[in-house]
Amino acid sequence: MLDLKFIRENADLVKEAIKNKNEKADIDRILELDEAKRIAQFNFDQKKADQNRVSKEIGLKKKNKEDASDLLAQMGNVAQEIKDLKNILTDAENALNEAILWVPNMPHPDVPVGKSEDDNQILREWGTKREFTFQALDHVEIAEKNGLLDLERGAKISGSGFPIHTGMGARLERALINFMLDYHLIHHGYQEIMVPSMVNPTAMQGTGQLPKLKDDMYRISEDDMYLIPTAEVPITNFYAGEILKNDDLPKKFVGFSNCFRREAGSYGKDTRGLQRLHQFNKVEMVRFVQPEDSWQVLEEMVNDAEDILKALNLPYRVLRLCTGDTSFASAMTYDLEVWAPGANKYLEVSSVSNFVDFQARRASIRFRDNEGKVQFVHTLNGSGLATPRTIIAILENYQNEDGSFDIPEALKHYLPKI
RNA sequence: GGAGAUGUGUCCGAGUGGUUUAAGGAGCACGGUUGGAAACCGUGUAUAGGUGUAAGCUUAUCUAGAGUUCGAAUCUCUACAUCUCCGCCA
Repeated sequence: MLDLKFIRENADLVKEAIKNKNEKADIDRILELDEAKRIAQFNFDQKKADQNRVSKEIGLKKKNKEDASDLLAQMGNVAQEIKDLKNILTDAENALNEAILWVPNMPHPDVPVGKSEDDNQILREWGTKREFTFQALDHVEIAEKNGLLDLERGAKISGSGFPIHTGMGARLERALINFMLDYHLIHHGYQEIMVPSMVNPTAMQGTGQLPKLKDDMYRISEDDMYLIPTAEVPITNFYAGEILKNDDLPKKFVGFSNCFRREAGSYGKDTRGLQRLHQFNKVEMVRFVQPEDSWQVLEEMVNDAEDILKALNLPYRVLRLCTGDTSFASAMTYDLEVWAPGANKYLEVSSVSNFVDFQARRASIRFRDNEGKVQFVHTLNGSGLATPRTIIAILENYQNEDGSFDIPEALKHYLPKI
């Protein structure tokens, strides 16, 4: 979330950011709630200070065996008054806290203003798109010929969007996950972490999924828990509510998890094969850094994600998302899109974002700097990578005329001959 | 799932209703001492809100929430977490 003081002093800037991000938060209402809360706070504080003072006197008199009945009588209604003022204050706080949770992060000035994905900036492209001497198949056809997927039985057991990987398909999925994790550990110096797939509402609020994305997530109502849409949630919340030492930073974690998304509102879009799923696998990088380092680290993380595609020799491009496409909590996001010749389009396989102090404020992740001052950390995360579309790209780019496909050199070690 | 115990600051730990404004210790930081260090001595050592140019004043927070009371770390209730035992189980 944003600093209330910042909102107070820069209301117009914040309003513009909300508009550019296609969000709807009402800043004027927040300013009113803020004002009301401060008045309520003042009233409560004053009455409570009175009470504390007189109570102390009563204590003193009783200790000295003096009569305190006049003071006690004087305090007759104060307790009830304080209770009422406290209720007013609590209501004001709750209203303000609830409202501010809907305010998105400010986009960085370098983020292009734009409405939709059409306004995203293409920054660079890597690799050469393969020229096919035959009709390139799409991944569903290749998977079918090689027995890699059983989407029908997945739909039977769970529903559409819950794929079953069979035989070499399952091995390839597992190999890819291990390859990506190892690559980040060995070449990029991350620390591996394995986290729960279900989290409580506080964690979801900490990273910014709640309240806005409530309908996009699977909720276990009996236990009031959510299935994670990304490992970002449990990993970033690892330090929630803590004050880290300066020496603890920076932290770099990489973890694999299942990801669960209801994809509400996108039914019928990109439904073929593995393009858009309710459950998929993803390797996620998360960093906790000092504020002055976060923009450089963002570039580093994009490179970390790119290295995976380079190692797999898959053509891709890098986009900087425009304001309208940049997510609620992010200040700047780069997307990596891999080339899928069978589908004849680019597919998003990674999203790398700098949240600056937005998540750190929500989740209260702070550190004590060199001067002993407590500051919010900056958090960043990026996919490194999501497996389904990477699998699509591998199958389509490495396919042969007879319908078989080759294994990328980098994965061979992970797929011993059986 | 059942029974019991426990939850205090960075850590250990005292605190069963009122100068607790959380003792004491350790750690850490700074200063003194020293050729340098250890030991020793001194000082400091939470977070958030309100107010103020500032010093300061003030409010909240002893796992969380609710209650009793003029007054709660302390009493009551609920939730959560940890530990022990029993049951079940990969």
